[in-house]
Amino acid sequence: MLNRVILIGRLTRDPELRYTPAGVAVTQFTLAVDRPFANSQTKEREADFINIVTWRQLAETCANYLRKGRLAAVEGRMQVRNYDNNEGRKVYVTEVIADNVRFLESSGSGNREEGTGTSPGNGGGARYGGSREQQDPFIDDGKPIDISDDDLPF
Amino acid sequence: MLNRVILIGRLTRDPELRYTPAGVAVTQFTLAVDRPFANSQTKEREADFINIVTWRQLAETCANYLRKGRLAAVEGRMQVRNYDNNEGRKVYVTEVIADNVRFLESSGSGNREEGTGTSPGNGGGARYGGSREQQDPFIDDGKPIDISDDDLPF
Amino acid sequence: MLNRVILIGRLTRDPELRYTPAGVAVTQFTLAVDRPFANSQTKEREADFINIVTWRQLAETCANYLRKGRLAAVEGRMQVRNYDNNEGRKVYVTEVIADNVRFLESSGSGNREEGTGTSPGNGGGARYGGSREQQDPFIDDGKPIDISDDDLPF
Amino acid sequence: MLNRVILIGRLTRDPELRYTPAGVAVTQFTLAVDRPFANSQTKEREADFINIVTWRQLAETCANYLRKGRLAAVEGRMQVRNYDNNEGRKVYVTEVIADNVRFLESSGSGNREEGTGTSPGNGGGARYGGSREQQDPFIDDGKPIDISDDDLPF
DNA sequence: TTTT
DNA sequence: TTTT
Repeated sequence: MLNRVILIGRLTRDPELRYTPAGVAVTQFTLAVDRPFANSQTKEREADFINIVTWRQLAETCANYLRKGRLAAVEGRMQVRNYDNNEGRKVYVTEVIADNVRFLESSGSGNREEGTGTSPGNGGGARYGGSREQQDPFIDDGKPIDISDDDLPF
Repeated sequence: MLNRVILIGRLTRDPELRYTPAGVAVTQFTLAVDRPFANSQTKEREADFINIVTWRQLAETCANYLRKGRLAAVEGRMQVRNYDNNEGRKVYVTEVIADNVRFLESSGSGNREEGTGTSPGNGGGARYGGSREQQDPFIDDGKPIDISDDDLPF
Repeated sequence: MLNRVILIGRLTRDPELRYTPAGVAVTQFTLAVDRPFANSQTKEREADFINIVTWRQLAETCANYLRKGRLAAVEGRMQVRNYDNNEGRKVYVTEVIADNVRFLESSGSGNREEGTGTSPGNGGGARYGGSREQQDPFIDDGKPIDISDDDLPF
Repeated sequence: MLNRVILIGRLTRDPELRYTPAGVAVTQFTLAVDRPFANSQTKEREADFINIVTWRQLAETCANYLRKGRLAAVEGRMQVRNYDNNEGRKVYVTEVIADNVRFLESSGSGNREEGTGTSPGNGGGARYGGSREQQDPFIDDGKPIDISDDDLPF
C-alpha cells in the first residue's frame, strides 16, 4: 500500500546497463550502506549490500554518471523477485526499484576510470563475471538472470 | 550511511515471538504490501511480501497487538542476513529491522482469534496461506532459522 | 536535492477542493499527526497540524474520498510558500505537496456526513475544532490564501 | 502517528549552537533543498529553505562539523511551533527536528573558515544579526526566540 | 561477494 | 533572506 526506501551508500561496482528484449534500458548496481553503530572492533559485517534497479531514462543516467566507489542517494521501493535456480529451488531476491537517484560526489571522485563503460583491463569476465563464488544475487550460477519485460515496474 | 524504509501493508500471518539465548525478545512477521499500479487484469504478483523483525519491547507489543490480516505501518531499515542452507549454499535474506510499528486498525478488525498466539488449526480464512508452499523466506525447508544474539541490532 | 516526507494522521476538516485560474484542481487539508511520546499528563500540544496540498487527479480523489476525522497516509515533499499579509509582512507557510495519499479507513469510518463537501454547520462532533481560533495556517485572518498557477509543482 | 522527513541539501549559514536554561544543547541551521524540475529559465524560487533543529549530542556534533555551503542529509520529523510576535499575532514556524544527520562532504569542502566557531571578521552583528529585513524564522524582529526546555523533543 |  |  505504501512502500518507500531511502538509502545513502557507495557503489560496490560499476553500474551494469542492459536492455530488455523490448529494448527498455535497465541498470543494476549494488550499494554498500554502512550500518549505524558499526562497532569499530569487529570490522566485518559493517555494511548492508543492497541491490538497486533503475529503468529507462534513469537507467541511462546512472550508467553514465555513477561509478564504483561513488556516494549516491537512492529513493525507491522494495521489491521481491523470485526465480528457480538450477537445483529446482525458488530463490528470492530483494531489490530496490529506484525512481530517484542523486549523485553525491562530483565526477572527480570515486573510481578513476571515467567514461570507460567497460573498464578495459577489467578482462572479459569482469569483476562480477559470474563465477560461482561471487554469488551476486543478480547472477545465478554464472547464468545472468534474465530480466523480462514483465518486470517493468510502470 | 542512511537506510530508511517505510511500509504500509497487512500481516500474512500472526506475529511470531521468540527469545534469543540471552533472553532478548524478537518478533517476526511478514507484511504484504500491495504494489502500485497492480493492474487489474493479471491478479497475480500484486504484492510484495516483506519480512519484518522487531526487537525487545517493540517485539512484545507487536506480538500482543498484531494479528494476521491487520493493517500496519512499519518504519525501519533494510538489512541483509545470510546463512548456509542444507545444501551448503549461502542464502541471503533481506529483512526490515523495524524501530517503529503503528497499528492502523483497532483490535476489532483483522483476524478474529484475539490473543491466541498460535492460532491452532490456522482456520480456513487464510487470505495469505500459511501452507508450506508459501516459501516464507524466514523458513528454510521447514526448519526455523535460528536467531543468534549476534543479530541484535543495537 | 532530495526531499521526502511521509506522514500518517487524521484530517482536521473536510478537504477543500478549488481550481486555479487555468482550471487545475487543487485540494488542501490539514493532517493532525500525533507526536511520539506525547506525555499523558499534559494533554495539550500533542499533535502537529500539517498542511497538505494535492494537485490534479489526486486532488479530485482526495476531495471525493477523504473526510474530516479519517486516517490517511501522505507521501510528498516539504515546500515553503510565502505571501504578504495585510500588514505588509511576509508570511511563510510550510506545506507538504503530496504525490501519494493512502486512505487508511473504509468510508464507513470518520466523519459521518458522507458526500457533503462543505459540511454545513460543521456539526458538533469536531474532534479538531474548525473555529476561527484554530488559526489554520492556510487562512490569513479569515481571508483564504489565493493559489496562483505559479504554485503548480510540476 | 507517523512523521518522517528525509532531506538532502546545503547549509545556507553556519550552524548556530545555543543552550536551554537547563543546559541542553540545541543547534539550528537552514538547509537549502533544490527543487526537482527547477526550470533553468527562471532561476528564482528554485530551492526550499528548511529550518533544522538538533538536540543534545547531535547538536554538538553538527555545530562542530557542519559549515555554510556543506552538503548534508537530515532525517527527522516535521514539527510546528508557534509564538506571539510583537503585533500580538500568532506566528507559526515549521521545523524539522532531526535525529540523524549525515555529513556528505569531507571537511575540506564548503565554507573555507574551518574550525572557527565564531568566524572572526564576520562582525559582531553576523550574517544573521537579527536586523528586521532578515526575517529568519528563528528570529522574531531582532529578538532571538527563546527556546524553552518545554521544546525538548525527548 | 563487495564500497569509503 | 539564503546554499552549490
